[in-house]
Amino acid sequence: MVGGSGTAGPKRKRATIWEVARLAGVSHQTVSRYLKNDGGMKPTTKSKIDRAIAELDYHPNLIARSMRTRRTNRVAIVLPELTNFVPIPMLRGASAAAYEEGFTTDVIGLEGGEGRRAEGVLNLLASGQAEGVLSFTPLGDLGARMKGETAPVIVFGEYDDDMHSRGKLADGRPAEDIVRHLADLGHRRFLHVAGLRGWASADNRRAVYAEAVAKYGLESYGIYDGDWSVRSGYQAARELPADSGVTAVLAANDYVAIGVIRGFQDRGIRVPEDVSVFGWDDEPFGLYLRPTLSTVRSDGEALGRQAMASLLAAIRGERAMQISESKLYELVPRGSSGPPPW
Amino acid sequence: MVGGSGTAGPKRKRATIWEVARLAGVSHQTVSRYLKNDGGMKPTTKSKIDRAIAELDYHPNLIARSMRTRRTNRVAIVLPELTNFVPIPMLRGASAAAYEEGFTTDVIGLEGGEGRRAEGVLNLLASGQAEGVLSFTPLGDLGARMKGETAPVIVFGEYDDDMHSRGKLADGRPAEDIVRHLADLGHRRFLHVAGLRGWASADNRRAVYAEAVAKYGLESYGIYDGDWSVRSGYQAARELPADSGVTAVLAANDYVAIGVIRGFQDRGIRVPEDVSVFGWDDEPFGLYLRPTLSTVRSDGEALGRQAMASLLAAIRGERAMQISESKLYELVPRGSSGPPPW
DNA sequence: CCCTTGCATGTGATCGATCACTTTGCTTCG
DNA sequence: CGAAGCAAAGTGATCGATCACATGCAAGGG
Repeated sequence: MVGGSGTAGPKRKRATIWEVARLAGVSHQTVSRYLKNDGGMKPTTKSKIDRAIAELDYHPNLIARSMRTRRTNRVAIVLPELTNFVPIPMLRGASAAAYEEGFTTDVIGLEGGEGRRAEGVLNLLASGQAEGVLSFTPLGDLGARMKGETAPVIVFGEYDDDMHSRGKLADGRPAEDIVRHLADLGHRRFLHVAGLRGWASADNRRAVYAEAVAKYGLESYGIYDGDWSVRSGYQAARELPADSGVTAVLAANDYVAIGVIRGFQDRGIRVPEDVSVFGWDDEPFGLYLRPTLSTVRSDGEALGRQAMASLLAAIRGERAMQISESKLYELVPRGSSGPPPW
Repeated sequence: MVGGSGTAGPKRKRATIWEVARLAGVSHQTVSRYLKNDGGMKPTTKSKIDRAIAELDYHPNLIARSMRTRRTNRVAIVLPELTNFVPIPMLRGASAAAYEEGFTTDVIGLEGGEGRRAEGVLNLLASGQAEGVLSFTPLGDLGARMKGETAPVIVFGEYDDDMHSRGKLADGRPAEDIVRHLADLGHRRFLHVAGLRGWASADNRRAVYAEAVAKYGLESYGIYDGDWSVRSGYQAARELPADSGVTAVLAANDYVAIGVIRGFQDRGIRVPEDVSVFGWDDEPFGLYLRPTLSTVRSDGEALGRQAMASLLAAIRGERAMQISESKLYELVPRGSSGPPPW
């Protein structure tokens, strides 16, 4: 399992700024300036340092730099504990955004319950390792326990005081689009199989769903308290009374939708002929199921980038730029939805 | 989107070891000893320091410590660029194992192609930020470019010189179990839809598949060069000649299997009546598809732990303990496989 | 011709810990 | 009683960078 390890040499000690300076015939401070690219340096000096750095294969010691500057250029990303809910594209977007700004990311919180996770975050901040935290999972009472910390913490999907300006519950918005779309097809009575309570995205979708049903004068049979899992979708479908009158189901994500569809099928209820089902996330397999899965495509990478951008802005004490919301989501109706049976 | 940020106070400066020492009435070195838990300290001294630390809310500055000890207690985990192939349970296992040994993990490489990824890894090592690298994706020519580095790099699924002792191609082994299982049911002619070349796990499964077919005196129609995606499975099934004689397909993973099944279904070929299909990974949705998906359950978390354990051992210059292989995989035949049509 | 001005560069202090070595203080035993 | 022996605690150097400030040197003004 071990791949290549350095086979070379006598454990050459890493060169320091002093050695570069000596070889280039300048002072350490001049080398430091060179590294910071201060501008204002005689070209001859510059090239001497250039050569010395190349010859010694010098790389700045980032630890030492951090120590002096008191900046670590590291942010922590907190992921949820449960297997299936890790939003990889978001993670990738967030990570890339951080990387582009010269930050490295520390992914933590994959272990332990919510309490321990909060503990870990606190430690990370307290020990000065991270300049900020981006969490993709609820942190519980962390807020209350951070009295002393000044580093920003952002929980994905939760909003700051500025929320009005960008639309509250933004990442639940497409729930309204789904409801409207289904209502246009003739559906009147809905069910929502929600994600785990406490998750901003679940709570947002839940809220927007309820809002939308009211807004368009429709009926909601209810909201099933799911947990993002395939199983919870299956159970919701199995437990729905035969006389519920529901003809359209909004599932919290594509996995839940799979469960819902299978649950109906096992009861002899056809999808989409008898009931329409919408998923969320446009997982790549949705196109290959029978029926193909109606869903919401979200630009997870962009969402991740945006979340990280907010965090980095907060770290710098600035305000984050907003990406136009309209580009982030797109309704993708496919085979699992259609007109109601009548 | 911004959650709580510290609302408290005048940006209280973090306490140092000196302040603790002064408050406790001892020297800084004594406090350092306390932190290292050297043993051998008068209980009275200990409790004085205890109190001082609590009062000042002191947390050691890990950067400063790293600088002096020249140990960062950080390892890098390199993830693949493509969306679907991130082995979350492995990531979790690896991360947890690192955490338990006092290491933090730096997740990188989510951006850029293979070249840039290798670049990133090199930077990380060169700047002294990471003590080792665990990659879940091939690193290409990285090995050649690490001439000077002494930090260990482990690529998941690739083996060191010690491979004989634990069974070469270990993580492809279950492919043989699948073949044997299907042969016992009466199948004689197989197809393997492989994962992306270059990936150790894909290559291992490929090799073990070929070996097994030969070993049991069976026939392989061939190996389809897939890329882990649902689509590649679909294409493989669509492109299979009607007279291929294949009655059993081994897919590289569950997603590929979904594609294969749908591909057959779209041609009017029934699964499992006409063709048996096996997936790999036991994704949670497999139980809810029609037909339910035959697959291989692997203990991803344990695999991740083991990989990280190897890395940590390498960092310490030790040899890693091996987990018994038998516990890591389990064949799970379900609805998508059965006897051949005759 | 001297002094100001500004750019390029050098000197020494500093970040917060640990390391290597020294000192203090108490036991113990010949 | 004195010195060895040992545990506990202290002193100063050090890791590798940046920061704050000082200095050298050439150009320009009075």
